[in-house]
Amino acid sequence: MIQDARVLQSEFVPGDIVRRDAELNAITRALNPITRGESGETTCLFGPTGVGKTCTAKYIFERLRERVIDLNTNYINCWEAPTKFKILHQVLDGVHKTVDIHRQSTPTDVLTDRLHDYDGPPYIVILDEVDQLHDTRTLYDLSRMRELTMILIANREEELFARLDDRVSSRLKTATCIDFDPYSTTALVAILQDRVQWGLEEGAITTSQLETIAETAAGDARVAIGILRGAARQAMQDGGTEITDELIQDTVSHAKAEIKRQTLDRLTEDQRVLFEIVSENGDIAPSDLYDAYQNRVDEPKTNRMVRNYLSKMCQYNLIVANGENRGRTYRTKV
DNA sequence: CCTCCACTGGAAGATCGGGAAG
DNA sequence: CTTCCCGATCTTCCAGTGGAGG
Repeated sequence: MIQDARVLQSEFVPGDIVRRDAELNAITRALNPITRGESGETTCLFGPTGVGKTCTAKYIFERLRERVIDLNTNYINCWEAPTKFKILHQVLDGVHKTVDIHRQSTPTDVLTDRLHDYDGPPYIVILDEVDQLHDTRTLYDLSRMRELTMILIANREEELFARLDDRVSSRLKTATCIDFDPYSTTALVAILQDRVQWGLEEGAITTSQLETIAETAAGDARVAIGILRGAARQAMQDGGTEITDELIQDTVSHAKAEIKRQTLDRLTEDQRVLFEIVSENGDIAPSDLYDAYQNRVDEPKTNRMVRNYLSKMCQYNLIVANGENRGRTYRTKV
C-alpha cells in the first residue's frame, strides 16, 4: 500500500511547494543576489508551527543549489543548539572551519574571528526556531560575516524583535520579513493529496478522509502528515489495502498524544513537574505553583530559576501567563 | 492618594561539568 | 593524576511594576 514512505515524513521536502507561491517569490527575490555570487538579504519567516516555513526554506536551498555552483548551505535548529557557542560552531562547521576546534573550552571570540576571516563562496544558513536562541547577540556576530545570508525562522515577529538588542535589530531592520498564515482545510487537503499521489497506492485513501485529517490538523501540516503516515502504517500492519474511517479516528487521537509527548520530552525533570502542576490546576498563581513544586521535588531549584523555566515554557507554547505582576496566573496552552 | 507586597526579570557572581594541558 | 578554562546553569540580590487595601 505504501509506495514511498519518505514522502510521508513531514520533514520531507517535496519537489513542489503547494500553495506558497507568494512566499516563495518573496524569498527568491530576497536571495536573488546569490545567483550573482553576492550575498542575499537577511530573510525572516514567521508563522505558527506546521505552516511550511522550514519546508519552504529548505526547498529554496535545493533550487539555489541547482543554479549556483559555488554555494555553501547549512541548516541549524536553534532549539537543539541554543547557545552561542553551539550556533557559531555549527555555522563554521558548514564551511569546514572547525577541524581543530573540538573542545568546549574554546572562547567564542575565536569562533567569531574565524567567521570574519571567511572569504569563500556565498553561504546561506537557515536558523530555525531562532526565538530559542539564548543570546541574541549571536545574530549580531553572524550578521557581520559578509558572505553569510541568514534565513531566520520564528513563530512570532513581535516576540523575536522584542528580545533583540538595538545593534541587532538595526541590522535586521532591512530584513525581508514574510508571514506564513495557517493553511486552510482545502490547502491542507491539497498538500496531503500531493503526498498521497507519490506515497500511497491508488485508492488507498479517499478525499473525504483527507478532509477529516485536514480538519483535525487545524492548519498544521506537520500534524496532518503525521496522521496520514500513522494511518497508512497501521493499515499496512493490519494487512489492508485501504485506510478505513475508524483507523483515521484512532490515528488522530494517537497523533495528538504523540505530539504532546515529544514536546514534553524536550523538558528537564523540574520543568516537567511544573508543567504537571499547571495542567492539574488550570489557573494557578505563581506562589501556589512554587509551593506545590517545592513539595513535589526532592531538591527544588530557587524561585528565580523556576521563573526562568516558566518563561521558557511560555516561549515553547506549553503554558500561557495571564496578567502582569500580582494578578498573574499560569495555565497550560490548549 | 499612599503604602504594602506579590510578582517580574535584569545583573552579577557562584558552581557545575567536561575537555585539554601540565 | 591535578589544574585550568570555558560555557551552561543556577543562585543571590535588587529595582521596577501595579493591584489590594487602608
